[in-house]
Amino acid sequence: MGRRKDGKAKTKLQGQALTPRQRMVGDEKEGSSGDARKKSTKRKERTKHKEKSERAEKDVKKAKAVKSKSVESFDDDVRVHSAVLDEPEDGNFVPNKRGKKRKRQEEPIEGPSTFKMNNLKEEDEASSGAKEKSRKMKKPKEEEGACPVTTKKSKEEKGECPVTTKKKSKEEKGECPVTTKKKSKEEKGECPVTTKKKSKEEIAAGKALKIKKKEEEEQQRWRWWEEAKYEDGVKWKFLEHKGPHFPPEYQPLPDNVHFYYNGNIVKLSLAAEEVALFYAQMLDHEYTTKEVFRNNFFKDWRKEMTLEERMLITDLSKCDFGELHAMHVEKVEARKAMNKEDKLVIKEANQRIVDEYGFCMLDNHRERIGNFKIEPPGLFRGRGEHPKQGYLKKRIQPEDVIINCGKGSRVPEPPAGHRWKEVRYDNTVTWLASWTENVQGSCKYIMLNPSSKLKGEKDWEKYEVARRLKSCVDRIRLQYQQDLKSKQMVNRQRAVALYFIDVLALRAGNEKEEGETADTVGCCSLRVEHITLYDRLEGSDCVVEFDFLGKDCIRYYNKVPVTKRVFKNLKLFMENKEPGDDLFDRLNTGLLNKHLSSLMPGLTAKVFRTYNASITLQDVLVSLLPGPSAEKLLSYNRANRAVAVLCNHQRAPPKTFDQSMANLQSKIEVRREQLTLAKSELTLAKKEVKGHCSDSKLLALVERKKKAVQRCEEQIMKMEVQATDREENKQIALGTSKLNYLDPRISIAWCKNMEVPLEKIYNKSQRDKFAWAVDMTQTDFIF
DNA sequence: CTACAAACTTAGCACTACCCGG
DNA sequence: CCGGGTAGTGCTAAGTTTGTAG
Repeated sequence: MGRRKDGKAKTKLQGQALTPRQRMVGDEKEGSSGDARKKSTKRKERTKHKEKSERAEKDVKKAKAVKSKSVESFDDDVRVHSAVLDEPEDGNFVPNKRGKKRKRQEEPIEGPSTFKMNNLKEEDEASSGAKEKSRKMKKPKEEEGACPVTTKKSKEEKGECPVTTKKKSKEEKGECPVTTKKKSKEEKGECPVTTKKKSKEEIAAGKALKIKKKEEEEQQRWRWWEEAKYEDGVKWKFLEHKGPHFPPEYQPLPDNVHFYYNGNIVKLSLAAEEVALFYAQMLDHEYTTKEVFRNNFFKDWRKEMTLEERMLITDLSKCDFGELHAMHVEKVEARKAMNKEDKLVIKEANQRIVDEYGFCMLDNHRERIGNFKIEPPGLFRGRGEHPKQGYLKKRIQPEDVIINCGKGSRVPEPPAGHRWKEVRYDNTVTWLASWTENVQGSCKYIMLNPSSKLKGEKDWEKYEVARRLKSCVDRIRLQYQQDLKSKQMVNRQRAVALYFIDVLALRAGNEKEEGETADTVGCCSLRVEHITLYDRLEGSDCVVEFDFLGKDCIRYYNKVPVTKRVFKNLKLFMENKEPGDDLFDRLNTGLLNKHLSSLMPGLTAKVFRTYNASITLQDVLVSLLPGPSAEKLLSYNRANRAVAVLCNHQRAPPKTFDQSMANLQSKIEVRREQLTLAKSELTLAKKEVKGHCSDSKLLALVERKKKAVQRCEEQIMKMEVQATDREENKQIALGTSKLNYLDPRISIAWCKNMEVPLEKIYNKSQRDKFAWAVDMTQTDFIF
């Protein structure tokens, strides 16, 4: 099963039908027919290619201004011509099929001479020059003033952390010292039912309790970042947990709910009935209108049927799930309409499950588990045009589950009457349980919550690697600029790919097995059909237009001016290729990452995203500096948004978006009318005053009218700002970058410097996740 | 090596809990 | 007090990278 991605005969990108969301629904129009898509069979109509250029380019504003990185400065002398850069080995340079990579010749050199903004990092890198394998990052700790520490197990006593000033942080993070009145607002989290009637004492007591709780929590917190790290691959020394929580068994339909086939009631077997219900529950969803989904569902459903059922039920369109669907809807309604007590009962029951299964003991500390529940069965919901959508995701039994825990810990009990597939004691991995999922055959894991040490440490390390990149990024950019002129095709392709990854923050782009997943690409897997070159476009030279579906079938659309050298290389790469051919036919992510790690230990393609995201945040925050307090947050959000745009983090506009936007507009309209009214009243009043000289009453009236006008204007202004803000955010998701790409220390330091309470930026779970950063970050932190 | 599998991060969507203005 | 609207959270799919077998 070659997982090659190969010549993709299919051409997806279609014309203007794009929804604003631009989630391209690949039009299935015949395109995919060819399974014979060896790169060799490239006879695709290249017209598609053409089509693309006509595409309306409304979309995403994506300013994405090409960052003015140093790289731009080179300009070429590209003498190129194909002839020159033939690969020695296979003489011709015509794009060969997914080139088997060849020896990537050595390169690293790079004198120590280069130096960058941050030369203090230099040493770091010099030492790394010795390409020692250890990609592990040693200890970020000393690197920036954070705690060098090494107190081995001294968890509880935060008291003596070597780093000065540390204790301060405690109350700082606890609650916002700055705003006093705001307080209750922020922490709705733990706000108990405050019947405003309560006496002052009670309120005060409640507050005190809250504070105490917080302090306690802080006290409990495992300050793992102050501890020494374990030796190489060891992730933990002790691990004990209760195993995963299983979803409830299937409850058969009540007797009064029927499934009909061809108009007749059919009593289904339990297994078939369960699957039928999965489908019935999705009837309101767009999925069930898709051919692929329906077919896949039907195929898998029939597998669950008894022989007779299978004989009888041969046509999905003759199935009537109406009553099942109605029952489901009713249940949902009922749940919504439940009274407070019942809801509370349910809530408590859930809480008990969390208490029992939601935590584990890891090296003497109680840690939250992320997903302690086994995924319930259902129909597979792949994103985009997923070829497997609708397949049955089977119910997982204990017999499918592997448990991982500490030697000498209490091994979790399997549910009564069951056994685990296996129990192992592997402390070089971080998962507590795993199973193989049947639709794609991949592993699923139960792992810890982001606030845990295991996740936090990794996260911290990630940002430290990105910071190391900062210190040698200039050198690396220089390097790939040079490589653009390389004699070897591979190197040129690698250089261009790297340029994209660096400048546009594209993902690496692994190859994918065809037919197994939706047709999406990243940098290395770009195909000719995904870009269009313009010698001149909209006032810029050498513009590349990108249009492809990336992760999660999110469309990436961007027009970017590139350097001449890159442009010429692209032309070269595209020569004699069909739209469905790989743009970088000699390159893959393995090759690319291998090269990167030789440039800097630990460097991989995705580090560029982290680095560019974080550095962008930092830069934008600086550039947006001051402003009144209310606007600080706005600035932060803008900076955050800039990153989200860079990383192409999109979201579907909320379903209610248009509606609520309209509401807002009409509100504005109302205000406008009020404003005109108020204005005319004002002029009227003024006239009166003129008539009767100075009547104090009239003067007061005028004043009042003035105020009214002013108020209206202010409110209109405010709403309009809100409207544009919302509009701008319509398709942009800020959360992903905040959670995964932005070094929290940048934000925390900013908060401290700006005197903005951290709560304004991070909610509770985010503060927990970034506890390490909250604790160690000083105002002078620089990424 | 290459191909595949395992392990772990990153991703958007659905739902729900809660807030706020009318 | 109600309902619209949104932030928070859970869920799990979809990526990347590393590890390993052949």
